[in-house]
Amino acid sequence: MTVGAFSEWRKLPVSLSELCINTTLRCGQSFRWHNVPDSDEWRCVLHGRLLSLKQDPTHLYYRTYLPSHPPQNTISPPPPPPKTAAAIPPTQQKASPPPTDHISTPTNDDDDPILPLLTAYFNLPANLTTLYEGWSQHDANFRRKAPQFTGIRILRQDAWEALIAFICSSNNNIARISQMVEKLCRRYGAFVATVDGRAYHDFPGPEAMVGDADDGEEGVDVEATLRGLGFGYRAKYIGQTARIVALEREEGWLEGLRNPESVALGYAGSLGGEGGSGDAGEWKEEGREGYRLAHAKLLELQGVGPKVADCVCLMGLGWGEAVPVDTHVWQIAQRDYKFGKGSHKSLNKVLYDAVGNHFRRLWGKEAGWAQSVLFTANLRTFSDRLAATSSKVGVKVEVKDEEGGNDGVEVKTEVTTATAIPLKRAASEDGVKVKAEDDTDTHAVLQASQTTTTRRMSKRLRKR
DNA sequence: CTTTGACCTGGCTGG
DNA sequence: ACAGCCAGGTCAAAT
Repeated sequence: MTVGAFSEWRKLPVSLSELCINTTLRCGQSFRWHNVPDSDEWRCVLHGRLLSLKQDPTHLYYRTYLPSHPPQNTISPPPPPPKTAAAIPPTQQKASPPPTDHISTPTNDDDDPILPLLTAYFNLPANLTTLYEGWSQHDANFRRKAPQFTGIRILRQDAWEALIAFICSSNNNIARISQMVEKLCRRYGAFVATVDGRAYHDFPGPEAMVGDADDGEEGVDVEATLRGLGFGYRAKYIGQTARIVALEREEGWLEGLRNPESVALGYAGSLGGEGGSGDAGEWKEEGREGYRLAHAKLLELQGVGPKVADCVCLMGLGWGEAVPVDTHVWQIAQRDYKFGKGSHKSLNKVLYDAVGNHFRRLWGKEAGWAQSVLFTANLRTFSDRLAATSSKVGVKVEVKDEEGGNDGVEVKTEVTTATAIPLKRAASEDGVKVKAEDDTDTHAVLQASQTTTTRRMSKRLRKR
């Protein structure tokens, strides 16, 4: 078996407050990035290339995998042998950035096609620090939470990939969504490379998921195949949506719904802007025309409701004002922004729009970006950062009792162990990264922000 | 129109 | 260890 090799690392100056990949890549935007075990390296196939990323406080490091032979465009190769030899020398696998003499800074973009790709994917021209400042200025709740969740950017993902991934996300958890997307790529996506015993595939286009009724081969029915892969009822939605997009819509239909200020590749965005190439329309509280139109068109697809449509608008089509209102954002709206106190308790269409409008009014044109910060803060996987903070300051956390029966009764709970437990467990589970010394608080918080382990937390600590 | 259920599956949680 | 709950919703039928 022939193997390729990674290019040398290149680096790009980026601070952790402008981009934190360890948060951004696992906060439920993309479900495809793979954290190489026992390292801080992340890998994913983007536009047919296997990319590898890591980061330190001053730079983003990146490299690409170069196969020894051009990748075949065949579908679903035989599964790789369980333990293929590592394609890179083990000495290169450690966590911290490699020695400086192996890193080059690209001098011109011509010999480095990856840089523009990353610039677009991470929306790098947008100045996140400035955006955070703006949101903090207008919103005390954001100001309180954001310091523990810096560097969270909206990714500019492929719109089709975002569409399928978020159809998978309905009534589902992030761990399983990631598994499903991986299975989808393995079954329908082009094989790119096998590295360290793991096969990497590109995300398949809609035409690859249409199925072929003509040849009587078994497994050609997309819905049946996906059900076999554990997709549940989403299998039908994906099959139908792929068929609609591939057969009933003209070529480039989905891309055509994109924010014209956010061109597909090569950045021309308004966000930090070297001047947009198109006019995205007049700003309104309910969002610009183009966004409303894109949202409406997406709703015509199967398995796409308002929330999924907003995810695609925000992360796949460059509409920064799209605010997906899911259970988390609804919780946030109720808990921190006084929504749902009156007669209505459930999230209907009117309330869905009202929540979005409220956040657009509060946060402005990139409300969806701000939403993702608070959304992340509300995820179980990350909530210990808030627990650590509150106990550090020595506050008592008020917990509203949501269990049945005693409506309106507030139970006050003192959190006494927040700092000790989560961070100590981080140390033991990660082994390498965190030493259980008497870290200063800021040090501890930084490490918490860098750990990749998912920890469990008592229900008591979770609520807030 | 708004309001309910049903819907697949497996990770996560608590007793 | 092991049920039962729940997870970044959506659809369709019924009220």
